[in-house]
Amino acid sequence: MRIFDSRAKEKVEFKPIKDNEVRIYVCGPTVYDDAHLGHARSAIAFDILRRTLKALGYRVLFMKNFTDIDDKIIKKMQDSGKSLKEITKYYIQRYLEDMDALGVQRADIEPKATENIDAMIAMIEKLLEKDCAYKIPNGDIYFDTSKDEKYCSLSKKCDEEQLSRIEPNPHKKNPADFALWKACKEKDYCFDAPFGKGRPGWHIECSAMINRHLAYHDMPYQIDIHAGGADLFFPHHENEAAQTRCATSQELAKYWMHNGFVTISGEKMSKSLGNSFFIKDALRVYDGEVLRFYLLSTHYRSPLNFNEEDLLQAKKRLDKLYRLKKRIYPIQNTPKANEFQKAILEALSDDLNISKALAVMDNFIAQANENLDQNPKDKALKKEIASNIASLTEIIGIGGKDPFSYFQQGIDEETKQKIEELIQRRSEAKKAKDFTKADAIRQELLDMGIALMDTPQGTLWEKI
RNA sequence: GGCGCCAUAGCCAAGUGGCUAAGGCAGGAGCCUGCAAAGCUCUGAUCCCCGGUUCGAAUCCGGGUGGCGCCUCCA
Repeated sequence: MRIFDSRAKEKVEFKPIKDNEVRIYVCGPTVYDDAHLGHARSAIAFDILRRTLKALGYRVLFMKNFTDIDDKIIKKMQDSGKSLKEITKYYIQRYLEDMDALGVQRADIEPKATENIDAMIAMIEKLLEKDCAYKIPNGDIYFDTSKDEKYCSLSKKCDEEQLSRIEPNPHKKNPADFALWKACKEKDYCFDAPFGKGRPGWHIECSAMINRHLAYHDMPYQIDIHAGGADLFFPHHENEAAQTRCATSQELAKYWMHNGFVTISGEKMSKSLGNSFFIKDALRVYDGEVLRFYLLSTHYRSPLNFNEEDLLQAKKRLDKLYRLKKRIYPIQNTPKANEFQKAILEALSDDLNISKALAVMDNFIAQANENLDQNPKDKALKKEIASNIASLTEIIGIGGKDPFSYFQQGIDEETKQKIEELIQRRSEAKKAKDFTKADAIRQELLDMGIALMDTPQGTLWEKI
């Protein structure tokens, strides 16, 4: 496995810290609003990383956090009159629903910031003790970046001119210093701590939770891979790395991975630009797996410009997989470590080269269709095809649904019955060689958005 | 202003020093079909521009042009 390490800025050979085990931490969402397509893309990208590593034989421990205490949540709390817990519980639930719909596997560990305040306090105390942090007059506690010799070794983005753009604070010792703890203010949401009532800054949670739930404590690195959106590279990840280094004398992660953005009309999707596209809204129109497939079909580090036409193109490609699955119905099988799986894994082993993997898939589909044309009743062949589809489901998370319902998404029972009836009538007309009538019925269905296909298995239909 | 990324056929998208530049969508031709659909086969680009390095570059270097991102909450 080769991955692009953001710190090295190049592809490097992946070697786990210990044996065959891989520990991965992905920065999860701040739960003050519904998740948008950017969250979806990040989640899917690292879901495939996880699945690939598993398929390659690694034991993977995967952790993704929920930031459930933060300025924006507090603002929402103040504006809505709801409790912090009510708000965060609601959005965590909705996030998980979205991820399920997108076929993103649940993390092994899903810690919440508010349930790990003690770990953060312990780490801050350690930093104070080591003189890597200091308190300013209003009670805030800052991390002293000058105490970390390796500050900026991750992002390499910290020359003085850049740091001069950071909002000046006369109490900070260095421009890049950042808040570990924010002293309690009026109408705030606070926790008790030995160094004063307050709440954690944003960066400390990841370091503290990794240290508690996921880290090796007897190795130079705490975890294997730390991943997240490209916007987190600096300052978030730089700061996390610095804290952990100072508090534990270990490096936080051996490898760092960052995914590219989803853009809309070429611009980054973000709340402040008002161009976010919520996953929930997309799911009202498109099947979750279609959305997943679309978002995963561009390499994870490239920007992906969201576009409905491209999404529909992607759907047509996925349709072909499900049509093949229809042809072998109802035969199923489990994944096999055959040439096909090997080729998929080989593609993904090159920094998740999904395009190459999908090209392997397309070739397989074409070959399988041809073989089925020649040997429509070959059960061993069908078993083999089923096994390959199962590999795709396991590694890429596609093709796992029932192929008939995949093509009938969003059609209610009543309509289904009507369709079946019309198909029946058309069959009778065909039998009577009344092709005019048969074609009229087919046209009627087409006007309803239903395409028919006469196959050896009978007349099948798909929603267009 | 600093740092960084990107530019490949109508569209999406791999490839990053060397046989005929993957794959998908759309288009065209054919096979199949009562006709279709689906499926299968065939079919398209010298890689933003200029200069350089090299026996050889889409691929490396320099300079342009265009687009984007980070440096502020952000996947």
